[in-house]
Amino acid sequence: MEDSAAQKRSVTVADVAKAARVSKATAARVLGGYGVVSDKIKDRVMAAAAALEYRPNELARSMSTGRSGIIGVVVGDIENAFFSLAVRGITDAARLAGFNVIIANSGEQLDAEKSAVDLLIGKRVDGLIVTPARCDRPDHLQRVRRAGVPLVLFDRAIPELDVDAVTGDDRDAAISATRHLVGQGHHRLAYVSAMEAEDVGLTDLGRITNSAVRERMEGFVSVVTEAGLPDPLHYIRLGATNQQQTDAVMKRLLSETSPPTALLASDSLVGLRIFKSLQSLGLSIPQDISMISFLDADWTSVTIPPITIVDQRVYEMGKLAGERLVARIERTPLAVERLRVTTSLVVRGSVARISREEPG
Amino acid sequence: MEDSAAQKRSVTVADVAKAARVSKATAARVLGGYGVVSDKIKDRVMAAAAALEYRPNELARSMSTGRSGIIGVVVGDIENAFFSLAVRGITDAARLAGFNVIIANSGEQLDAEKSAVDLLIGKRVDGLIVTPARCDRPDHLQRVRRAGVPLVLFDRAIPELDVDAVTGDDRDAAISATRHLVGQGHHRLAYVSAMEAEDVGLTDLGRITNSAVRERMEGFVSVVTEAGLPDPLHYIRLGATNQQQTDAVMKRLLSETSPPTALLASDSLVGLRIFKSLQSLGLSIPQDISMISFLDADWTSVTIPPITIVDQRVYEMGKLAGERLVARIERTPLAVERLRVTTSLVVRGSVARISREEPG
DNA sequence: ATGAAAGCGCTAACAC
DNA sequence: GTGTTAGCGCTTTCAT
Repeated sequence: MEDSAAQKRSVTVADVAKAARVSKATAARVLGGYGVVSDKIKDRVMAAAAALEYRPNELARSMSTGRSGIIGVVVGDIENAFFSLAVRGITDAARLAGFNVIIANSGEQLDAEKSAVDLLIGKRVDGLIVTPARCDRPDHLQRVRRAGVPLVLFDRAIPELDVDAVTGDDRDAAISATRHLVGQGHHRLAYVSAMEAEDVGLTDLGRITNSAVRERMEGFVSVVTEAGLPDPLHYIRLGATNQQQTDAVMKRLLSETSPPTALLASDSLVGLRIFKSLQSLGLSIPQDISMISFLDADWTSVTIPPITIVDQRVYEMGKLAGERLVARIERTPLAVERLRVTTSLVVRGSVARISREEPG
Repeated sequence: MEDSAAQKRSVTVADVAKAARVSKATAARVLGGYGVVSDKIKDRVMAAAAALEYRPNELARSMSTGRSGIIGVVVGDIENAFFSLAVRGITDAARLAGFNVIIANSGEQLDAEKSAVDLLIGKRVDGLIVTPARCDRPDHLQRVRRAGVPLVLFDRAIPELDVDAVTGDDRDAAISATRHLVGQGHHRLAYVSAMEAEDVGLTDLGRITNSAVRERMEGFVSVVTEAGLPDPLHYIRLGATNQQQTDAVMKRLLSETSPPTALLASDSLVGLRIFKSLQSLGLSIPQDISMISFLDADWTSVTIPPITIVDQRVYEMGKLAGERLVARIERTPLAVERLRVTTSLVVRGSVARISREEPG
C-alpha cells in the first residue's frame, strides 16, 4: 500500500528515528555522520534507514549547513571541444575534493551569462567558475564577490576584478605560432577568429572585450609588425562563426590582391571550418596555403597533412581552475593571482617553407 | 561597512519586507510572483528588493515547493562527442521549458552511476535522464521510480523497467551499414567496439549488457549470417578502449589467416582510433581496407577519404529525451514507450567496391 | 488585499 | 551518549 503510483512523502530522519526508536537528533547524527553515537544504536538506525530506503534530502541539508557541495560552471559552449575538455578537468578536480558540478551555457552571450550566474548563486553553489563572455562588464561578477561566493575566472582574465583566473599564455602562444610562420618564410599572415563583429574592419585591438582573443591578436600583431609588414591588422578577420560565414571570410581573404600565404585559426572550430573551406575551394595545404590552429582537437591529427597546432593543455587548465576554486572554498590562504598554463607549438605538416618571392 | 570581506548573511524576504514596511508574506508574494498584491505595494517591495540586491534562495524555495526546477542527467562520458551533443539537445529542451540541467558522469561504471543517481535524487531534481551502463541491473533505477521521480532512459533501453526510453534504431542502423559493406562485395567483416571485455572471444550476444551495443551487434551478425559466413561472431572484437588497446586489437585482427576487408566501428571514438591504427600500420582506406563508423563526428569529414558513417542524429535524440522528461514532470498523460530515432547511412569514401576473390 | 503562523527536512546548540 | 529545541528562507494555509 505504500508504493502505489508515486510515493507522496519521502522518508525523513523522523521516520527513521521512529522506526529505530531513538530521537530525531540521534538518527540525524548517524545518518549525517557527525557527532557521537554508540555502536549498537548506530546499527539500529542504519538498519531502519536501509529498510525504509532513506535518502537524505540534500536540499534541507544545504539549508542547515549553508554549503551545497556543488560548484557552478558557466562556459561559452559545451559543444566546443575546448570547453568539454575543460569541464572534464574541472569535474575531476571537483570530485576529488568531494564536490559536484553543475554546468550552464552562456553561448558567449552576456545576458545569458548573467542569468546563469544569478541562477547558480540562487542555488547556493559553494563556488563559481566562469568563462566571462566580456571582460569589460564585470558588474555581475562583482556581485558574486559581494555575495561572498568564491569565484575563479576561466580562459579570460579581468584585471580590475581581483579574483583568480586560469588562462593560457595566449600572447606567447600566438607569438610562437606566428614566429613559426615567419620563420618558414611567410610574411602575409592572416588571423581568423569566430568573434562576432559588427565592423569587419578592425582598427583597434583595445576594443576587443575578450582578453584571450585580444592577447592572441596582440601577439600575432607584434610579430607581424616586427617582421616589417605595413598594415599588421589588415589580415585579421572576424566573424567565422559558422561554415557559411567562414566560407565568405575565406573567399574575401583569398581574393585580395596579395592574399595571405598562411592562416592562424583562433580555435579548433574555426580551424575546422577553414580547413573545409580550403578543401571546397580546391586548395591544398600546405602547397597552396599554410595554416596553424589552436587546440589539439581530434580532427587535426587525421587530416593530410596533419595540422600544426598550439597545444593548449585544456584539461590541465580545467583541473587547475577546479583545484583553485576548491582551495578558495576551503579558505586556503592564497594570494589572488592569474595562473597561466603554458602552451606549446606542435609542428606537424600544415606549414610550408617558402622562399620569399616579393617583399611586403 | 556592509561589504567588507565576505557578507555574512544574505538578504532574505524578511529583510526586504522590513525595508518595504510590509509583512514577510506580502514581500514573499511579490518576490515569488504568486498570490495577489496591490500595485503600489508591489512597487514598494520591488524597489526595496532592488536596493538590497535581493536574490531568492532557490534552496529554500525548493524546500517549500518540493520542486527544484532542475533536471539531472547521467551520461557515460561527457568528453565523448556523442554525449556532449546529446547533452546539448537535452539542455535546449530543458531550458525551453524553464528547467536547468545538472550533469554527472558515470564513466560507464555501474557504481558511479548508482551514486550519481542517488546524489541527484538527494538534490531533489524534478526528473532524471540516465544512460544506463548496464541494462541488466535496474535496481537503482527502480528506486528512482519508487521515489516518484520521472525517469527517461537514454541511448539504451531496459524493457522490464517500464519507463520511457529514447534510443537510436541501432539494429537497423547496423543492418544497413553491414548490408552496404556486403553490397560492395565484402564478406569478411569485422565489428569493433570499446566495450570492456574479460573474454575477448565472444560466444553469446545475449550476455552483452548494453542494449545499444547488443542490438548493433545483432544487426551486424544477422546480415553476416544471411550473407552465408560460417562463423559470424568470429570478427567481433571488443576492448578498443584506448589507442594502445585498439592498436593491439587491430594487429590481432589483421594477422588472421583471412583478415577482414571491412570494419564497422561501434562509435566515433573507436572509429578514430581504428583510423589512426590503420594509418600507423601504413594501410590505406579504402584500398587496403574499408571502414564505416557510427556518429557524424568532426574528424570523419576531413580525412582522405572522408569516412562513411551512420548518422545518429544525436542532438535530436537528446532533445526528444528532454522533451519527454519535461512532459512526464508536468504529468502529461502519455503511454510509456520506447522512442527510436531513425539513423541514416551517409556514404562517403571509405568503402571500396571489391570483386570477390575467394568464397567465404 | 494583507498579515500571522505553521511547516518543509535537516543541522546545531544546549541540556541532561 | 542521547534528547530537546530552535532555526535556515521560503511557501502556504488560515484569519482578518
